Amino acid sequence: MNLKGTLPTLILEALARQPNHGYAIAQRIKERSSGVLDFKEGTLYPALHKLENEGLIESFDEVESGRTRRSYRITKTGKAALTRDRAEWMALSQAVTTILGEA
Amino acid sequence: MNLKGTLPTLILEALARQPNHGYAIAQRIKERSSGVLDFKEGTLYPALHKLENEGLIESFDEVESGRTRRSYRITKTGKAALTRDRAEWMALSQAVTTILGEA
DNA sequence: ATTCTATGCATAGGATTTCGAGGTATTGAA
DNA sequence: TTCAATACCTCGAAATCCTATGCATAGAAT
Repeated sequence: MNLKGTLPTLILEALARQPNHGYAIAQRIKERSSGVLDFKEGTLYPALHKLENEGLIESFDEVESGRTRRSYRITKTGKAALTRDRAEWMALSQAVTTILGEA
Repeated sequence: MNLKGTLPTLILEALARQPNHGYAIAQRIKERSSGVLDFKEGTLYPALHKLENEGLIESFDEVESGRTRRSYRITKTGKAALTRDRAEWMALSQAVTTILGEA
């Protein structure tokens, strides 16, 4: 399903809870939405790179069970962006829901 | 400000209420969302043409106060699409709101 | 031992949506 | 008669997302 531009916000939200690596972030979002939010890897990784480029998240290498994985944590700037994006989502989704929901 | 991908559904919803012309549809969406949703003309007209191409809406010329305007009405197929799109939106927005809303 | 599945990261090419900017024309009020 | 609002349209660029593809490792199944 199309995410309507919410992926960066969802990633920031996930990383605000705890630092994590890409694959796990995607799994988490899918699980927490009961499978409704399900985007592909070709969407995820470019989104992560863009957020890092913008300084909203930062990466570090983490070794777990012999494997090195690229993990991310949210930055101070990212936290501020999350707050803004969350408010924006609430306003926009409310507006659309109100219009579509009117009998 | 806008949520990508919601415009076709909003147009279908507007035309399900009553046939109308493009400019008025855009005004209506803006008004009913208290200005939150504001689609530009460069977005609106191509979207209308696409919906017509797909057979979800159909156009007819209407004359009012000496001016000829291109008006649209929703088709049977369009009504079915609206029902589907509405349900899909509800599921998506619910999922995102739940995730972003969890303290 | 080997094969399969899940994990994990990444890029390339294309489709779709939106915006900004520009163009044309009519109506009614200042 | 000039100007704002209405009304329609197209083009180019940017952003988002998908499909497809590639690479590599870990653990389970055969």
